[in-house]
Amino acid sequence: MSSDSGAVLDAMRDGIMRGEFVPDQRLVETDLSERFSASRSSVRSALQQLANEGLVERIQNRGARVRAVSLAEAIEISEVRMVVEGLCAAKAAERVTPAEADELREVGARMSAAVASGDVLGYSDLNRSLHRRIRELSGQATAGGVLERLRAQIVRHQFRLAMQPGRPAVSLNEHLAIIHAICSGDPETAEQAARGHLRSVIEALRAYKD
Amino acid sequence: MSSDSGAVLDAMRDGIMRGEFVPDQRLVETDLSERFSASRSSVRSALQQLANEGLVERIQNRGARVRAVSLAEAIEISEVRMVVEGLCAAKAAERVTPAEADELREVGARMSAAVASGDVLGYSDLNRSLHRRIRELSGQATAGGVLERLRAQIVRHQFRLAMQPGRPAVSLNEHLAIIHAICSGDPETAEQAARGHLRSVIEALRAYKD
DNA sequence: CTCTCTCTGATTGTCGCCAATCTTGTGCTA
DNA sequence: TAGCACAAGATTGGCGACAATCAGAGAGAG
Repeated sequence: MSSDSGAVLDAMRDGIMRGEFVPDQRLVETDLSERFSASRSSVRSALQQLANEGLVERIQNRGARVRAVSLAEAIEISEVRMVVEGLCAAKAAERVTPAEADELREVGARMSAAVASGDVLGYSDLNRSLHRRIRELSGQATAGGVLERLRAQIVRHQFRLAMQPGRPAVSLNEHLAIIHAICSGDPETAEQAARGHLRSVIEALRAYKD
Repeated sequence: MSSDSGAVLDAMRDGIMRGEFVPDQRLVETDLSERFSASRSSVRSALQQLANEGLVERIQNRGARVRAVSLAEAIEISEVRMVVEGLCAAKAAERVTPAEADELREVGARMSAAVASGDVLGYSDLNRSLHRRIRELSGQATAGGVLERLRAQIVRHQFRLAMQPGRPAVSLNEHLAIIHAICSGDPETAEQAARGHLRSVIEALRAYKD
């Protein structure tokens, strides 16, 4: 299935998200085609796709560079996430089955354990899992797509945030509140919990103007 | 400035949104390149962009076709619009200046006049203007981009909806409520008004299962 | 008569080349 | 010394040709 251009696309996206390509770094098509041993058109196609995903910036006849997401933009993005994740949480609360509720509670328990044992990386992974699972449970493909795109743009900021001391403890309670509301089948409360969580993220982002 | 590929892109997007290309219609690259007298790579690039905008669907080695947005998908999209437009309305209420408020009220007056005189097309245009202006006033570029993309996908449904008898009268009041809340500088009410309007749109969409 | 296999026509994916455009460094002039 | 015109290098944009892949028709076996 995976054509070559698809492989180049994935490799480049991964490289950007993992930080191998620094923000504002120029992405010269020839260099990339050599680096990934693919043709320049494949690279070109991948660059266009990445531009649409908001990971790179392209200017006419001037090439592409890794998009640097400013703190202000990260806040904007988080605001949109706030309302869309709120929607997903509400819909998830409406549709959740008992089995799925147990699964969510299980994730919550593991998150608590991770925070208790100071496993920041594990907590970060669980965090991502939880948000993804809620998106899936919501059955809202459109919202899911929007959130996926937005998340990719702010992985760097998210990571920095997760590393801030004391942050996991705060976010854990918010996550548990979301889980509880969804498992209770209460859309209103679930939406408010999700929004509250993202509001807290925004506050934390505003906090560090380093 | 406008390169050829950009021209092809705009022409194709316009063609799809204007209905010259029917939903599910196959879009063969060779045909398109001949029709727009452009090279196949330009067409190819445009197709990729349109796929990212959600207007066409592409399958590996199987070509592109105009994406048919089902009623269910239109409802999903409207749900996302509901929360994001709510965000924009709230932020617009926070930032609006007196001059801009007057401008909004002016649009409201023209909408009332259009409905009173049965000018459905004019009302539809004003509707679009209003939503766009609110997006601009919100200063939320991210939300604006999301909404722009979503709107393009459901122009057809929006148009059908606007044509439904009695619909403009209902939506007019909702629009006036949004305008009033924003001009009052009341974010909470503005968000609720915007959400109420979109909720009404969703209801109307659900109504016709023809 | 139906199922499967193969072959063919149509269409997309990839490649290398050339033209168009931008950036940068250089030299001339006031 | 500052400013401007110009040329050279680097990089992107566009094009045609070739290879890879898929859908469908048709032949053959059961």
